[in-house]
Amino acid sequence: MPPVNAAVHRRHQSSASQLPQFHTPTNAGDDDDLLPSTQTVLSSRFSTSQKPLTTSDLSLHIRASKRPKRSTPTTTGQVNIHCDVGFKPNFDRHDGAAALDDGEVFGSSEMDLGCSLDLIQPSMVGCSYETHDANSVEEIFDGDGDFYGGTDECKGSKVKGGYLLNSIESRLMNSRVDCDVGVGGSGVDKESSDDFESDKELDLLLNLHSQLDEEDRISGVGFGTEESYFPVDEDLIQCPLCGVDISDLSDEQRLVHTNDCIDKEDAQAQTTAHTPDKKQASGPQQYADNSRFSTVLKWLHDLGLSKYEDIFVREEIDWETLQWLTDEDLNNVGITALGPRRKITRALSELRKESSAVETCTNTHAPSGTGKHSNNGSDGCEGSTNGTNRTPTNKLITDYFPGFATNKKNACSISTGQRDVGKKLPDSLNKDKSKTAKRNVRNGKLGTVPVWSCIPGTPFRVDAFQHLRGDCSHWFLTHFHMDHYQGLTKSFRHGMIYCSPITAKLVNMKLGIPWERLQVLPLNQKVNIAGTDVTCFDANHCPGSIIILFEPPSGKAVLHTGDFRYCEQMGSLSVFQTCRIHTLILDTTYCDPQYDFPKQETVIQFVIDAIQAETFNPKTLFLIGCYTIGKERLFLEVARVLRKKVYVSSAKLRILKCLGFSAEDMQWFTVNERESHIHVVPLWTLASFKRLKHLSNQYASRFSLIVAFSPTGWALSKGKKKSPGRRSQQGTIIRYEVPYSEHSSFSELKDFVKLVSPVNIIPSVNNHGPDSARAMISLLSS
DNA sequence: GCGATCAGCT
DNA sequence: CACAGCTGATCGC
Repeated sequence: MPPVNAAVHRRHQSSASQLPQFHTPTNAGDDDDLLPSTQTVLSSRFSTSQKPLTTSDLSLHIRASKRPKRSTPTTTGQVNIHCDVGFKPNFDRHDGAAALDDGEVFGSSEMDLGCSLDLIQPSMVGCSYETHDANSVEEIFDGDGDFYGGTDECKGSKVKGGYLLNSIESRLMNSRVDCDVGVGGSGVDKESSDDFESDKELDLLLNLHSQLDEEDRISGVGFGTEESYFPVDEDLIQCPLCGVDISDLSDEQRLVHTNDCIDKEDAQAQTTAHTPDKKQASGPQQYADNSRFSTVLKWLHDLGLSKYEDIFVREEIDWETLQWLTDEDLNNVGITALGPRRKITRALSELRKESSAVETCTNTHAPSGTGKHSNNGSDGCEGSTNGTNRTPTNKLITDYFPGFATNKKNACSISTGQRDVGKKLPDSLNKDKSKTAKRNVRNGKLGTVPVWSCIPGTPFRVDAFQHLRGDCSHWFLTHFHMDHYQGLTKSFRHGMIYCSPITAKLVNMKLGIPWERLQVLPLNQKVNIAGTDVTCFDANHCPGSIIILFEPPSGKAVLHTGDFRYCEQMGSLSVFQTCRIHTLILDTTYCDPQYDFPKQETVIQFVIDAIQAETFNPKTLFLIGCYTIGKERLFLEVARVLRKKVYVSSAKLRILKCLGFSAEDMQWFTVNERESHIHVVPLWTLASFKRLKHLSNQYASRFSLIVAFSPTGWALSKGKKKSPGRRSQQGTIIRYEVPYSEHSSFSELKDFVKLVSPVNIIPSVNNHGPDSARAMISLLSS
């Protein structure tokens, strides 16, 4: 192992001939910490097409423990910092800080920057090193020594699996999921209030589609040709099922036509399928928006409750909305008499039983190029109901992202006094959309259940604790981040919570949810829950985060990514080879080409380099931001590679103990701040220079310089210079916003979608700008 | 007093 | 803008 300060020694030498030599990777799985070339940096770090290291070998390595073969250089010599994707070290400053130039746009062709560290002027060397009150940091961080105010003790964990401890690659490789491809229909597409509808995103998705189709398709499963999605002749509109030209028909007539075709196909399919009559199972078809209440009214009539028709129409309770009504909802909309309410809820209960057995195909396709879209209610119209032989259709981007541009109410929504929640508004009325959405989310009990939290064909909800309802008793939590568990409290009485072992531990520890309510799901192992096969995979997001595959009896598999960062090892999952994913509920946080940030390894290397460049100055305090959980890989790798402990608060340590790190990893954390000049702090601490200044004052006697790293994917967001390692400085405080992301980049999203080849995608995040005119036209025209 | 929720803020 | 929070105010029990 190298001496602790090997890096410092190296910096004062200069000899290209003494460049440290690394072993050439011998297999595809062993080159993950190579410094990738420009061409490969945005592909897999496990790619076998890595360019061999040439001139700019860095004398550090990532994941040393995983890579015993690589000789850790202890030699001295010129150290060229190879900064991929445009990290351009610029060490010619004279204030003791390792400045990093903004100027390099990542993705440029010249990546080997080869900057000699000899340029560094160790102006701070020789500064006295004074100790400081050990408690001050913790006091500053949260006032009581708790990182986030948590006080409960972690009971200790032997939990294995997940982020970091078991590397995702090994676990993914070991996946033994056996995924059965079933048959049948599923009512999938329910529109969310969080629709996905900006022009920009549309373009992205169009591009994404184009790109997908340019690539070799995997035996055609799940995809048609590009033409099938985007007909060359936009004026020619064909029925996606029978191929008849329906250009001259009105939108409504087209719907009727395609639905008729669907019915015919259904009738044929039912002669062979084991499924019962789909139409009966999930209710009559909706033929057009303006008649969508007719089935509900007929249903009411059959129940002898015609006198409530007005209420159902007024509250816009269509057939799908109906399925989700509770007794409370009925009361809210004005059906106050107990008898009728009971009659309705009983009938609904029967309906749900039938629906859970088989979902229906109600989708119809409006033509593209007309600016109008039909109800986009479901998924199954791409072909026959057996799910393998899909008829090429004029598939719309809106078909691919069902919530994209329809005006159909969210099937999961209910009609209450807040039924306008989430409805599409014209741009001019929609300026405050994000805030409105946030409010709605918080007002979960009455608000709309977002489509991304509903798993079609199952009675499951994912990350939907803000929308707790009596009609669901299976609640999945993908990971322990507040925006996903919000609404979950000790008083949770809505059934069972399913999550990973790490998440379960945190939920129990931090939220006080009793273990009786927690069902721990193993990774890479299929379990059956309420008739649906469920398999979890590491999401490579934060510790304990999972991607969940649902295989309902209908046969239409749903993959919910939660929050995830795609890495190519996910491609090794046998499940993606064997199981056809029908619906992909996708983390679209960075679904925009501007977010093409580098691999985590690259950013980690950047931080390591920057810290190393400054280690000559003992009066430098390094701060690394993190969340309650998340970003651990960054500071752990920094500690491991630099062989320096990092300081964490005691509360943070309690959390870290829950995350399944090995003892070897845990040794790099210390709660004694005197032991370290690299401190892990909450991310928001770094958000304002005011806070940093306060910190700086507290440490004035011990540190003369603060270098903070704020790891966030938004470091590359719109309006900011496209420069990884964005640097800002106030006095002796330097802050780098580094594009360390635990969400997938745009290109990774593309890769993932290509891999999964789903029939439908439901975005779980809509964080882009105001609704586009195009989407508005679609919304308002039907 | 406490938990839950929400607005405002970063 | 907002990843994923924090802080303080308010409300009901």
